[in-house]
Amino acid sequence: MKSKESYKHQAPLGYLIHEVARLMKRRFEEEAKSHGITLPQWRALAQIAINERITQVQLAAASDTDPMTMSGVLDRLEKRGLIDRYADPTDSRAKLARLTPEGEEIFVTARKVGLAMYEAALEGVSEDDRNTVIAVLGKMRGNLLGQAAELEEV
Amino acid sequence: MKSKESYKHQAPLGYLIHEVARLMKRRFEEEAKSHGITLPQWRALAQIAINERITQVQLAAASDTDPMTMSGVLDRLEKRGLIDRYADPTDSRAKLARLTPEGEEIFVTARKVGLAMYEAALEGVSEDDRNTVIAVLGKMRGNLLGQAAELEEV
DNA sequence: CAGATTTCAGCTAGACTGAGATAA
DNA sequence: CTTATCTCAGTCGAGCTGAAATCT
Repeated sequence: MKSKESYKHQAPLGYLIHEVARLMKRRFEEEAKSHGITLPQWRALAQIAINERITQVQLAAASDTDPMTMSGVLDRLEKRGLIDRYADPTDSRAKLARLTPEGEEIFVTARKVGLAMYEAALEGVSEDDRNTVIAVLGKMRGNLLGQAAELEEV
Repeated sequence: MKSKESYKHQAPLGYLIHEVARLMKRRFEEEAKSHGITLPQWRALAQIAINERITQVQLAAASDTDPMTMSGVLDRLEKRGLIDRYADPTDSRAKLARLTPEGEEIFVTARKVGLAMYEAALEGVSEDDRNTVIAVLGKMRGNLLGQAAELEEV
């Protein structure tokens, strides 16, 4: 608490992060909507595209949700013909998912839109500042994960 | 593409922001759950606490949602006795909301938890770096808002 | 046997749309 | 008359829980 300036920095960082995250989410949702899918569906699509052989349990973990919810998301993606589910040849309990050609097409578009949006959002920000932000957010993530782990140990 | 290291810096900022925002949201949700409320309810509670005379339309805008959704959120808050709705004396169409003593109590707790969480998340981050992050995120918010405005002009 | 994977059934809060009542 | 505020009704995707079937 050295100067009046410090007051301005007490809460706004939390709000800012949420607001920026929300704005980006909004932009993605608008884009997703024009393809007839939702944001969770888009995320699942991206995970499937990146990981060839991924089970629904792993997909759920990657999307920070639970297997039952992911099952519903995949149901809708499959119904729209964007993915294809098939039994894991090495474990017949598990099902794997892969993109259909149409799903692949939407994923490629999504990736372009996403990269363009990040670049536009970062317009006018220097390379050094970007790196600082990445470092700080990485540190914050570590702190938050560490705390979550502590809570579970109790 | 100079080294394998560069791969790590292509997209991560977007992911990082989402992940940090999500982790903070999770922590808040856990806390809110122990009070029997949800995160949107908590946000509405905070807005009501900060703004004495606020209509539901304004509340919806502040929480980045629509009036109908806010109506439902306030229904649940009122049913749990955390807020109190009454007609605006200067406009009998509008309803204003205010905290009950129990609502006030939860708000005070929420505020403490929130500040403690931000401080914990920022542990080990220098004052300079915090300021840089705040500046960059502010810039990003401006960029994103500017783009959204452009889209609406079409 | 225990443990993992998916799905069924049911519930809830939230997001959204359209329409209506009421008042500015 | 037009506009603003709230609410009713209905639909939807999502998150969650408990339970079951199937397989490792």
